Order: sequence, then structure tokens, then C-alpha cells
Amino acid sequence: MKLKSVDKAISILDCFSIEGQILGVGDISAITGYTKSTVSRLLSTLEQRGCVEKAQGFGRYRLGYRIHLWGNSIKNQMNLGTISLPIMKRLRDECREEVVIYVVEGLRRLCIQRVGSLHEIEKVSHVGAYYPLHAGAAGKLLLAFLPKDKQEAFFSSNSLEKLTHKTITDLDTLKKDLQLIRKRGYAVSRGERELGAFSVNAPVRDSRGSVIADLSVSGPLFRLTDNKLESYIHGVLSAAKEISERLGHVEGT
Amino acid sequence: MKLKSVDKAISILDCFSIEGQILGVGDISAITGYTKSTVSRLLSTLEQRGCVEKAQGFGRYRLGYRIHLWGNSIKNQMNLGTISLPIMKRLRDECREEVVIYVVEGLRRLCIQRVGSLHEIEKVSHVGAYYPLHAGAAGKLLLAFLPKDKQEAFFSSNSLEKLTHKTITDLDTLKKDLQLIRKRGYAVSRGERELGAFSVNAPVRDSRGSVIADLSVSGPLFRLTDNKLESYIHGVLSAAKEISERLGHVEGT
DNA sequence: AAATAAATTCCATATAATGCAATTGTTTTG
DNA sequence: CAAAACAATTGCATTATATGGAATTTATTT
Repeated sequence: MKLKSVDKAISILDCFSIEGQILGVGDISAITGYTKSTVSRLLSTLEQRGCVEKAQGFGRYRLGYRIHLWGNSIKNQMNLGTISLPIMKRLRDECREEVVIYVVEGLRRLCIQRVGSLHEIEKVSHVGAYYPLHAGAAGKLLLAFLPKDKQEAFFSSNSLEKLTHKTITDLDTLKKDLQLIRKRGYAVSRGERELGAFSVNAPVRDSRGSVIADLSVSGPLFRLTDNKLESYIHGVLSAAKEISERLGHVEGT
Repeated sequence: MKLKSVDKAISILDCFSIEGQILGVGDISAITGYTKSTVSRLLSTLEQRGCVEKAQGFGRYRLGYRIHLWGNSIKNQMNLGTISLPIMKRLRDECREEVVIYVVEGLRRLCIQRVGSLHEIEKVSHVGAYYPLHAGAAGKLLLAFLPKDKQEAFFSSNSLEKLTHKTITDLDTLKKDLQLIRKRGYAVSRGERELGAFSVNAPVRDSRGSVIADLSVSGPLFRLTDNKLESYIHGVLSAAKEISERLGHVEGT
């Protein structure tokens, strides 16, 4: 970090990132650990430029119009795909396997972003393509964290099509599996949708704590050792956490 | 301004406020006048915290996910009314008369924000109330800057109801008036909607340059002198300009 | 209205930011 | 494809700036 006071200013603005947050000098000083004089001066600089503004009178601040302005100017460029991309690339470089993000659309999952494997033999998913929710760890994870009503809608409207001999076609077995995924916080599958493929998955959460996407590392089964599995689980969990943070998710929500 | 480096950082972020703007160190140095080393260091600090991020490779930046995050956390609190309020208060304190903001809704104008007069005898508009477009300078200004199709819709569907003996009821006279308002960039009326009242108005523009609202100073006619009129026109124009800037409007759009 | 609490300003000191020049990295062109 | 041209980054000494603690001002509570 090159410029300390700028870094501090950013930390202060960050205190406001919970929606509707209104804070005073003392609050911010307590959160950040900076002295009240420092916070006061930083706030006053930020206020002069409209990054924060007085709310509810004396010494209480919220984010200002300028932040709103900046936010507007990128809201069209910024979506889950672009926010995730750099983190997905990093994960891919660690794992050397394909990294993909899926979201639920209707009763299927949609691939919205992909970073390809570094190996010659690779598993390939396609951005824009739809895949089932019941087969493969990505689908099951999304299903596991779906709101109850949508989950029911899926169970009642969908036959669990057998895609490989590993596909789960029994509803009770599937439900048990979903419960396990919720408990563990990640999902692993081998050959459920595509024979000879593995997939390691973790949930991406938004600022309200809802699971809105699935982050996946996947590749051919023959390359998956126990050691690698361990490291992929760790990697995908921490990358998913990082994406969630960028979406405003705070731990313990 | 208390902290110079923070102020510089804000100026740099501001360079990006035109939607989709992508800039390099050299560009920003040219815009702001800061040396390239300074810009480079500031950008690198901002990048580490996700306020800007690399775009299109080598040394090109755009706003980052953190700005998006902050923007999201206030987008519900920030609307035309709250953005305008502090500027409206300042204008009211200068003029000592009622200051109001109107937007077009359907074929009428809607009062969305108001700051009351400082005099005992005051003109009073009501937030949430609807007023006509053809009577009073506020309505005429909004009408003058309406897109052609909506203007036509108004002309064809609306009889120009006579509210006072000053109300313009002839379509051709009205159209001439609108042309003059567009040319001048502000509008003044006396007693067109409410006898004994005056109103001085200027347009508020958004980041695309479209007129989205009308800012008005109004009061009882007996207090309006030629000197005051001059100063109200100047005041309302500059306040409207300031609100427009806060909405992302850049001069000459 | 007085007392309490919080935010702001003052000031000397320590620290951080600056500009220049040198370096490293990227793109263009012959 | 190498060499030149261009742009961004970093090291370093200097100068300007940010800092913490105390004092002061400003709001809130009793």
C-alpha cells in the first residue's frame, strides 16, 4: 500500500457499506482504530467532496451523492461475471483446471462465466449453456441453497433424468445429499453428469447472505488425487468467500 | 480541505465518472495535472482496495467492484429529492422564498421536494401534489424540454384550462413561449396559475443531458423587485446546475 | 441552565508524499 | 523478430503533510 491516508479514507468509506449505515466520528474511530482527530479530518475531507454527507444532524454521516454518481457510472459494467473474473483466474492458476460460475435460472443452472483449464486435456463448459440442477455438484449445491418454495417447485415438476449411471435418480437420496451439502458448505461430485469428470463447488453469497451462485473447479477424474481434492476444496471455498465479500457479504450473515 | 492525498484520490476517481471510462496513468495525469508518479502511486493504492481495477491489460484502469459495492449500499437512499435537498436549502437561504422541485408524471407535474419560505407570508406548494404543465413557469419549462412525442401527446390530449386571467390558453402562444424558454434556459411567470404569485425556474439535467426536473423559486408577487428577479434567476440557474452536476451532468452535453 | 458527551481544532513532531531521474515493462515499427 | 519508442513504475533525498494528545468548541442530556 503506497498512500496511507488514502487507504484510511477507503477504510472509513467501507464502514458505511452496510446498506443505510449512519455513523459518527466515534463509531468509526472504534471500528477502524484510528484516533478521533484523524477520523474527523478524513470525514471532513470526504464530506467536502460529497463522498459522505451529514445525516440526521450533528456529526452523523452517511455515504454521499458522489459515491452514488460513481456507482451509477459502472453499474452497467459491473455484474457477477466481471466481479468474479479476476478471482476465478487466480483460482484457475492455482488449480490449473476449469473454473466456472453458475446461477439458477428457472429450474436449471446457467453458466455465466468461465476460465479454461491450463491442461491439454480439459473439461469444457460453455458460457450461456444450461445444465440440470439434480446432476453434478454445481447443480446440487444451487438446489441445496434454493429457497424452500423453489426447491419444492423443482422436486414436483422435474423427473430426475438419468444422465450417467452415477446420476442420483431417487428423490430421497437427493434430499439427503442436499442436506449434507448445506451442512458442509461445499459440494463434490464424480461423474454424475458427465462420466469421467469431477467437480468441486462452493456457494457465492450476496450482501443479504443469500446464495446467488455456484463457483466450481472441474476437470477429468483421472487427474484428481486426494491431495488435489483437499486443495481444490480449500481453494474454491476461499475464492467463493472472496467473491461474496466483493458483493457485500459480511461473515456471519 | 484537510488531507491532500485523499482529495487527489477523489479527483482521480472522478475522472472515471463518465460511464464506461477507461483511463491510463498518462490520461489522468493530463486531466488532473498531477505528476505521473503521483498518479501511479494513487492508482496503485486505489487498485489494491478495489476502487479501480485493470481493464484491457497494461496500465488501463476503470472503476472497481468496491465502488459498485458502495454505490449499491446507498442507491435506495439516494434519489433526486435527497440529492437536491442541501442545494435547495442553500438557495432558499439566499432567496428567502420557497424552493421546489417538480418532475413530469403523465401529463402533469409532480412536486417531489420542497423547502419553505423564511417569510411569514409565504407561497406554499405540497410534496406529492400534482400541478398542470401549461400554467406556471415550472410546468412550461418542463413542457419545453419534454421529448417531441410526449409534447405532442400533451398538446393533443389537453385543453389549456384557464386557471387565472393570466393563464395561456392559446396553443400557438404557448408554443412560442416554450421556444423562448428553451432559448433562454430558464422560465419566469407571474400569476399564471395562482394570482399574485411569481415563479423563477431552471432545468435540472441528468448524466445524459436530458432535462429530468424543474427547480423553482416562488413567492408572492408583491415582494418581487427587478433586482430580486435578477438575483433569483442567477441563483436558480446555478443551483440547478449544481444539482445536475451531482447527477453526473457534464457541461456541454 | 448546568453538566455531560462528542466532535473539532491547535500545535509541535514524526511521518508520509512528492518530484526527478533511472528503471522496468509494453507496444509499435522497420 | 529485434530494436526503438513509449508508458508506467520505483528509489531516494527533500519538503510538505498527517498525526496524536490536549484544549476548545459544539451538541445533547439531565
